[in-house]
Amino acid sequence: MKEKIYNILQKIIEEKKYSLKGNFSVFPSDKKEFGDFSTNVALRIMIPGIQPQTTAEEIAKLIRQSKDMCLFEKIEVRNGFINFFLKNYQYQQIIENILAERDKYGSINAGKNQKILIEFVSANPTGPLTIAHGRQAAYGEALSRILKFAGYQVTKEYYLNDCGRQMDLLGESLKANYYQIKGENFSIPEDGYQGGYLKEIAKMIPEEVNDTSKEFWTHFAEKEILNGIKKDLLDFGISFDSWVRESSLRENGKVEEIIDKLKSKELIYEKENALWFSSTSFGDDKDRVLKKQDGSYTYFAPDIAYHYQKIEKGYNLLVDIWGPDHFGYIPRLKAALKCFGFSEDKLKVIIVQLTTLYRGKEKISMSTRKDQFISLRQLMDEVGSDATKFFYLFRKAESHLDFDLELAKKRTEENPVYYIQYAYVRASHIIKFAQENSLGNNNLLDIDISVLDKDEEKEILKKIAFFPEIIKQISLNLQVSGLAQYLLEVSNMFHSYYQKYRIVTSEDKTISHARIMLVECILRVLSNGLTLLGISLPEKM
RNA sequence: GCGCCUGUAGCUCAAUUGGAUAGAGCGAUGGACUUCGAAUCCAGAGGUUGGAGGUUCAAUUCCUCUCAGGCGCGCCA
Repeated sequence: MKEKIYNILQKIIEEKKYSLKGNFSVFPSDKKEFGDFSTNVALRIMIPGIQPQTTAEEIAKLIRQSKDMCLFEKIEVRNGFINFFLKNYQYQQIIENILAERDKYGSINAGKNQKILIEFVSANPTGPLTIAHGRQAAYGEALSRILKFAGYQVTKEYYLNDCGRQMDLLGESLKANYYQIKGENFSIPEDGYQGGYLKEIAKMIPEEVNDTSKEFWTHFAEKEILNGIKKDLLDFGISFDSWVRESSLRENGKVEEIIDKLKSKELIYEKENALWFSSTSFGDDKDRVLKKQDGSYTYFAPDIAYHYQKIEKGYNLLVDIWGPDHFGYIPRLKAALKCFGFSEDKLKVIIVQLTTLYRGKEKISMSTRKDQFISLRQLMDEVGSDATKFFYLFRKAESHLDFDLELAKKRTEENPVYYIQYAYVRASHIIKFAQENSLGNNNLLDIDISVLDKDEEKEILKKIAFFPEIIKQISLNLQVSGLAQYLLEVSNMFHSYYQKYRIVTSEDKTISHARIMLVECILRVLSNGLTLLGISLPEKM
């Protein structure tokens, strides 16, 4: 419908040879006295000496005289905006669409089957997942589902940094824990990992250790921690299509390959016994070391190879979801892609801001290396997966999130997620009740939608018709929070409507049938939306 | 010092990406269950959008300056 109106206006602009300043838009009206759709065309047309209001009147007049007018009840002009009021039968169309598309309702083909790779979490296997990872996980999973729904081919990937100094420290820390348990005087390295989880892992090591190589300790710790991470993700409802190990890139020569490629482009030089990449030529603030003085690679070197490989695999868009501590890393990675001739838009980095936990007023400061932290596991156990995810997703990714544990625990029943789930449960029970009273399961063709003439009913129909538009917006701006906000609004409208009007009644079957259809549509939007967010659909509460 | 994020109702956050009278929840006040689930609903209260300029028909949104908080600025990852 939006497109139809847009085309009608476009045609008029061409005929009248109006010159536009920027683009005009057609959007659903935010108030009912503004009709169903509004446009700002007149405000964008520049005619010296003529008020936008006059231009708007003229355009409105042209449409009123055309055959397109059959779509509209009326067209009004206010403040330079042109407001379109649709005829009733458009509502019928909305209901037919939703009931026909079922669990596909809302899906669109914005992606045209393009391939997107979303890399997220990618936590180092040096400790349990933190609440920061949890937010990234919830975000990445929801974004993946939404983009899939928007017509993209999506792959979810976890990049595992299983090499480097941090892994060495992990091994040494485990070794120290092991010998401490045996009563020997062995201290954990200064920058080592102090977490109690290493003590637990140390206890799992068999009595006699024959292999005391550095690799033994590292591998043992990594394996156990990774198992824990996988279990946390599974229980949180997050899954990955693919896992890529940093070590595999090193072993199969991908890192050397990429350095050779850079060398042939003359973007590599040697200074102070190290190899440098001239990333400044591509917008970075300083050049970066790829190979250190001691001959080992920095984190950056294999990461270039990794991202290069992603593009080689044919992905049209790479999305990386990172914590804010990696912010400064963006320019250098983009520089690397640019130097190979790829557009920097090929990579979109979403920075998911930190979550700060509070217990009441008290801020909980956390560090993986010290034993001071609340893990994602603890958070899930305390607050529940659904509520945790919703808290994470309800606000924009780039906003800092204050998560008060006491509050989240104490007021679980007042949490927005339960509000939405309750709307879902309530709607599904109404449908069930209707069926038990032989009022459900009607043939759509027998339903007279025009009896849905209450303002609330029209507003709800407009709202749920907007669902595909929400998906489209998110596919463009990658702001998952928009869906959570939207579902809350739908729930709110439904709860009010329910309170005001009786839905299942044997007094007037025509009205009852139509309202049951409406509730089924609401139910469909809620269930599709919650599923996209990774939140469960309870039978009862 | 440089870069980025944030600043909106007492608190936590929105605002269709430049649109019409800036909206929700929590908290506080008053009200609504003999009927489809009251984990709900209804009503009014609450604002100089941190501050000052600028761009234009229109600024919470864009630009400049400024104040406050957070994060980053490794041959760590």
